[in-house]
Amino acid sequence: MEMQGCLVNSTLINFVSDMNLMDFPQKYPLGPKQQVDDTPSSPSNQRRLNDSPWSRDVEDGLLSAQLRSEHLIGSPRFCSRGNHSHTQSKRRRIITVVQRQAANVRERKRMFSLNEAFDELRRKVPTFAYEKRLSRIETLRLAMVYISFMTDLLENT
DNA sequence: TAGGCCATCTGGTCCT
DNA sequence: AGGACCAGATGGCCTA
Repeated sequence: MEMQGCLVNSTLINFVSDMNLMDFPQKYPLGPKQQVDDTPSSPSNQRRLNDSPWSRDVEDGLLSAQLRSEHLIGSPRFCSRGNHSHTQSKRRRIITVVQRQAANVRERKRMFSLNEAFDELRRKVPTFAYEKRLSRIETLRLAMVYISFMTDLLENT
């Protein structure tokens, strides 16, 4: 495992620097390898954490949901997907405001756990020190390339 | 200022 | 029936 670690260390640098994802401006010189800044101090992360449902009063969320629905009901947005007049036979599920709010809370929780998984994946993929943390799509793409790279490495040793 | 990214809301569909 | 999942829409924030 140690030997493999050394091998991985040297090849990882090539791997990471070969990545298209790594075509960042040269204002980020290739210095000591560091993980992407996942600390809450990074601006984007800060915003995310602040906006997360867990740092916000649930009541706030419900209130904003209420406000939004009051404003949005009747907007074209609600017609675009709900335009099923020709398929009226499909029974439509009627939900109460309370049920809708509960569903919103569940959806926020679901998205929160999804983002936790993304954060975990970010910590697993090799990156250099950038000010900018990987986006979700970048994380997925990097992970795919990384897996392919490691697979090749295993097959060729 | 445009474009990228993200959080959130929402309605539809699937599954238990 | 209700929860999970999904995709579309929208608005806010940030960066080049």
